[in-house]
Amino acid sequence: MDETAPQKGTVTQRAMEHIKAMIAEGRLEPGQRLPTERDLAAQLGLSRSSMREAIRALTVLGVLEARHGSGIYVTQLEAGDLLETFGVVADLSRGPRLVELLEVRRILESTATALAAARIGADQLAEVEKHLTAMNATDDPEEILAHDLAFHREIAAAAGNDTMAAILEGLSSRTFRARVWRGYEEEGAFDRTRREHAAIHRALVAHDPEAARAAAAAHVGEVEEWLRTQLGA
Amino acid sequence: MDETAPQKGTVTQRAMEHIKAMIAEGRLEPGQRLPTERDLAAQLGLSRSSMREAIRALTVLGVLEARHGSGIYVTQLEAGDLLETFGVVADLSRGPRLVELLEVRRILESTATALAAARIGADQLAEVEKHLTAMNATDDPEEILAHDLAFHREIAAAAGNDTMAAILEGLSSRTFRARVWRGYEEEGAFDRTRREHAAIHRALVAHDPEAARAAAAAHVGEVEEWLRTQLGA
DNA sequence: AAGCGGTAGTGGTCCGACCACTCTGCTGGC
DNA sequence: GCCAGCAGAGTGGTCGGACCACTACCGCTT
Repeated sequence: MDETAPQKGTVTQRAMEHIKAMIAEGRLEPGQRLPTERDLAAQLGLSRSSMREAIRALTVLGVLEARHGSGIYVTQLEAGDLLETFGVVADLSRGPRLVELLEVRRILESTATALAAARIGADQLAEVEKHLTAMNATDDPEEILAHDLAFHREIAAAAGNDTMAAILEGLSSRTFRARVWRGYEEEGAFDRTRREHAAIHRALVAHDPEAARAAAAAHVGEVEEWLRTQLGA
Repeated sequence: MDETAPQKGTVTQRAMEHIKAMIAEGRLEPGQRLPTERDLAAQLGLSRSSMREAIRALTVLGVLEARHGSGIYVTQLEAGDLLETFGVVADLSRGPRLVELLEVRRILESTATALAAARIGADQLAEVEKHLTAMNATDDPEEILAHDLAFHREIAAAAGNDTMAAILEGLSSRTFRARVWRGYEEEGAFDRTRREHAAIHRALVAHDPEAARAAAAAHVGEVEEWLRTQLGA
């Protein structure tokens, strides 16, 4: 029998696996409060320093949430919580991988938009329109970008798949778009973007999934192609 | 002027942002070695403990790699490195979100298989066939699962989009599949799985993207539907 | 009963020490 | 001259303790 653990990897990694296992097995429920760092460290037989590293790591992964002065809690483990780190990928990617990311986004966004066309209700449609008009009413690039993001976010939410929406959120992270679109929009692509957004909106109003899919794919594909040529030059 | 940093968030978070920024700005190249923990802590004006938490967090995210006794290095920042954490999402998801994950996988896998049908070469096709025959030649569930994973992994690789392949890898993580497929395969779905894999293979041989897309979508969709009914019961 | 202040307890930070491992360069024998 | 082996310095990994910043709760005052 092994009284002591099998000594695989660092103690911090073992602690992370232990906590993850407790959650996976249902011994820790979403929202539940964990024992204190000091108690946890004592239970697993390691120092508070190492335990803190494990907790910090799980915090950035969106599994745990630490509240200063209160305690450590399991997050709701919703798609948004766990997929927040997806944005890091987008932020640190350069060159060819940006095209790959846009390709993934084109596939998911077109499908999400098609689903949204079939399912979207009046309330959500009103929200989409709000951002569409606000986007067309200003010339401030920052504001345009914000409404552009919200426009697609509303559509993704209307698709009814939170996981997909969270992934798309990461693929459209603010810094990512700012980096890619800066050059794109400078080439006078504002008008084209407006036309494409209008086409997507029309398809949503008509509840026409195929038209929505095509419009969204073309919308992302335009940027994708532009970026491809930029890199090839 | 601010001689000291603007004091936003914890010092550990600031350290993480600092290192990420250094990589994003190109001051740190993939594969490059970082200063020692002690030096980094001194440079950013914080303790080694806090710096270690930041490093550990970035290590978990796949951005850094710590080699005991040698130093800390920036990873190659490839899709596989950064998207490894995607598996955590799959491992900790339950109930309705499993269906959502399968839906995302169906969309990406069908597209990846379609791309593979158009692009796959003789060598990769041989690899796919190897796993297909090996999968049909045994009754050991563990071995079947391993070849099943490799089968789809080869196809994803042949699609030519490393980012998409890395995401699919996370969505097909061993524990995820083991959890879902255990029940599915127990209902005598082995034969159906074999037929579906054969259909995918035929489409690849024929270099028929649309047939490949349909076959892959049906393949994942079968499991998706089964899981949906399981949850509804 | 409501407001308020104090206090115990929590996570956040820092320090210093030691351990385990890697790499390098020197030493010794062949 | 060359190579195996050893020893040292340097690195990340772990530990224990101390103190700070903040939160929550309890009891006191009004």
